[in-house]
Amino acid sequence: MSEENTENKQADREQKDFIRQIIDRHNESGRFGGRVHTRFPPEPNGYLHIGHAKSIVLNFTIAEDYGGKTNLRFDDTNPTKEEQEYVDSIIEDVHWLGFDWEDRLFFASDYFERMYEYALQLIRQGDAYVDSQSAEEISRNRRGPTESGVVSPYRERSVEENLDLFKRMAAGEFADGECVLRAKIDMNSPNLNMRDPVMYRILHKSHHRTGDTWCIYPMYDWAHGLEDSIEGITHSICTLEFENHRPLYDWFLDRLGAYHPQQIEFARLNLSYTVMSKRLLMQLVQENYVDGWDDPRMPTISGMRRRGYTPEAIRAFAERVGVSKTNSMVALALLEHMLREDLNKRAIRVMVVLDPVRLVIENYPEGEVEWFEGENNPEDPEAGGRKIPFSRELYIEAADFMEDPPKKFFRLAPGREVRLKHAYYVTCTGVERDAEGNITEIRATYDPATRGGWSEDGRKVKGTLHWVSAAHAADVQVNHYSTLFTREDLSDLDEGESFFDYLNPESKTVLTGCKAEPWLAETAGGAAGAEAGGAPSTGAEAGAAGGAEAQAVGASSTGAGAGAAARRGSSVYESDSPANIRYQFLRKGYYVLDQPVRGGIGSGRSDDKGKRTLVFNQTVTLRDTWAKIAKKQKG
RNA sequence: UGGGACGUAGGCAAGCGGUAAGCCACCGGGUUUUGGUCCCGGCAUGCGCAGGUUCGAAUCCUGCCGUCCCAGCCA
Repeated sequence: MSEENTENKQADREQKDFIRQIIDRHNESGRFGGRVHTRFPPEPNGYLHIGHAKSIVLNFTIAEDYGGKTNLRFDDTNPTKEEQEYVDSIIEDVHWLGFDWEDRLFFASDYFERMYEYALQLIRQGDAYVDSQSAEEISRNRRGPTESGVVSPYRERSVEENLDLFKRMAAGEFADGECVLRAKIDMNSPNLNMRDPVMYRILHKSHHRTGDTWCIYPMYDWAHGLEDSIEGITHSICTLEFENHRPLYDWFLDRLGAYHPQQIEFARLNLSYTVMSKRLLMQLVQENYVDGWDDPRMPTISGMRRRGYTPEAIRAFAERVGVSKTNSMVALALLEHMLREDLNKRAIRVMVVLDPVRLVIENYPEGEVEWFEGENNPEDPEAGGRKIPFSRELYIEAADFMEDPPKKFFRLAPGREVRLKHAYYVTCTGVERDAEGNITEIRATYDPATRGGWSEDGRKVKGTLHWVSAAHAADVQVNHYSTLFTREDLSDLDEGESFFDYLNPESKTVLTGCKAEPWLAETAGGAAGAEAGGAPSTGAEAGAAGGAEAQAVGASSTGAGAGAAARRGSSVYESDSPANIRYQFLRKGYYVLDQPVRGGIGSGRSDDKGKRTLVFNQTVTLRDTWAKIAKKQKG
């Protein structure tokens, strides 16, 4: 390690989060012999979301920082809620985020036998008993915060009777709810969790891994510390609501005389305009408010992946928000900032006209086509370039033209000159209208001396527009998204209000008939075709749009530029697929080819002639200063 | 009215008795063939409130106030 690095480490020391400071203290005292071993312990009862990502990043990076290890462990102690589908998705998501647990994939259910033995030990020690009260009685007798609890009439059963009863519970001699195993702690504790918590309940339900081997299942408080202990975890990091459970965590391990990790609690992530509760996300999916767990509007890892988020952006975000014990809500804007920061470096720039209007260059020869070179990424010269066809009839963005422009609008308007990116300066000469007076096309002339998009006479233009040659354009579908909810803070709803009162009816907008430069259809179409497996070759599409010439040139430049870019664009954590290329639609935003879990990449939607249309998802918009100015001018 | 925790800028968050880091947002300006990126500057006489200790307090003490969590055979 260089001296500079050492100094940086020293400097960083001051900035460490409170968890790392605790670990430092442990390392100084030698409590865990300098060892650091964390775990990420999801319950497989739903898909992972951005809040889990914070925890995943925390646990794995802490281990990395200290040269330790992290286990992936499924806390599958409740067969009524857990399913294999969720374990599969969780494994995929943690991997996608870029973390590796090597051979340390564990399941709480693998420890059921040992937990059972430990329970026997507690019973023998007189620290646990079988309670035959009903669930309702147990709950009632626990009483509330202001009064002490009432002890169970079964609390003083003999060790022998408890042993017998518990074994018969496990043997299936009782029906669900007939009795439970409880820890004998303190019915007068001000901490309700210590009032003889339930350790085992009877559940005659098949488990996704252990099948029908067990009909008693351990409760969280009993199981979790044992799982950590068995795996030799040093720091068991969890969220704030478990703070009240720590005395229990400690009590069990102390009574058992078992290896004892340190539980540490931190504040979970809350994000503005979104909701993180599994219950609600589940409801959104099941009641079809969204198109599944991987709907690009969902805060799930799979949804964000489909939306075009990169693992790097999510990880950078998780590290940037910090770790503390303060309940807080992070601005969505910060997530989007980290996203743009990453995407700006890697996205391939292409021109796509989302809301097209025809632009006719009156003095440009009919039938002539010029091919301009476009850089794929100004942030990365190695990304190469591509050829873009230019002709007499183009499409430009409808919003880039105004007949009666306000102040500070420096795009196209009658008599105004602007630059067409990579091509020429053009001056607007007028518009054509239909019978209703709607503009059907914009007319302009170009200056042949500005070839390439700049002028030797030093003349400046204020606006630069993106465009697509009409004859070469490929039709694509583009999905725009905004927040699922219209309310910033969903945690402070008033009595009688529901999350659904704040569902955003405009969270998804489908744009059809968008016009893309042929190169995009060529590369993305190829990716979609390849990934979809057996889908019709996209060559036909490109050919239909741009003709043989476009196809040939597009293909050759693909080999040079896009291939290399694609390799960089896909992170080391992703498959090296061209379908993972992130695009920047110039002046608009970042986009990615739609890749639903089911249905094939690019969605492969067909029109009535059976031609496939590529579908892109908007990941995030570019910062739009003009929109801000325009808004200010209006109001 | 019990217990556990937390209050530093609009949002996060450092700070650990020596005179308020950083990031986002926002506001100015510069560069620019993306109104993007990038660069420069501004943004807490103040740390929930009130007392106290001290030469000196966001940091220590006392008392208030506010917010969150806990009464599942969920995790």
